[in-house]
Amino acid sequence: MEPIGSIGEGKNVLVRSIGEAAAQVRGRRLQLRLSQDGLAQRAGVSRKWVYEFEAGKPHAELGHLLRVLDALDLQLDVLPRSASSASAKGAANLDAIIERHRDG
Amino acid sequence: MEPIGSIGEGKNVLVRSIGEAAAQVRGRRLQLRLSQDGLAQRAGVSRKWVYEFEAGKPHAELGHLLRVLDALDLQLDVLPRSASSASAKGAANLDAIIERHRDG
DNA sequence: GAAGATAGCCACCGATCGGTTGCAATATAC
DNA sequence: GTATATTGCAACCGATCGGTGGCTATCTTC
Repeated sequence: MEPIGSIGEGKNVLVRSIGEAAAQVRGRRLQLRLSQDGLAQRAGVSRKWVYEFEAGKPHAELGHLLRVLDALDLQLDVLPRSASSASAKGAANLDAIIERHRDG
Repeated sequence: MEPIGSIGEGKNVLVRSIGEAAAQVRGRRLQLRLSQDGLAQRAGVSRKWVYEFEAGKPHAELGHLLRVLDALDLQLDVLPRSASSASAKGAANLDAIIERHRDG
């Protein structure tokens, strides 16, 4: 019944928006039984940052997020859309489409 | 033998630092034959942001990165560290360690 | 009920982000 | 040679990020 998905099982979780990243951070933090302050100290950011990020503040600095994720033993992946786990047929297709569009 | 990894093949690429994310963005943009300006317009950010991000500016707003990745048909994943493709034994272990630390 | 930990939230304020504008260098095409 | 597209970079400047400190409410524990 998890709305976005729980990290603990080792599944990778798509992050479309900051709110989803925030949910991942909060869920993982609680899972690890860390307080906002504890996480903040681990990550080298302020408690305010953790609180505001989890609260869904629309703007956040990428560097801070990376540090927080690191403190939560999480990592970030960049991958082609519509190529969740298998091959990147979709992305390859898109490339071709765009290229054709540009060339004529 | 790719130092960071090319996106085109459909592989997910770990992003440890902003610089690595920057490399992904730039590589993908060139792959799609987009100019900085074109990408900026697609993503709704300024060309300056694209240029500075690709140049490795240490601070960047997460929301902008998400929009740019979207414009590049890329997505972001959050997943447990040291659990790249298999189960999350490492993360589960960390959980236990932390829990023991806190309880005892 | 007192003490401690946690979380939400506020004001203050320096640092800096990000958009805009402009310009020079380079490459390509005409 | 001229025109166009692209990129790196600078200055200006309003917006806001993020840290610090503090306050309150809640919960647990003794």
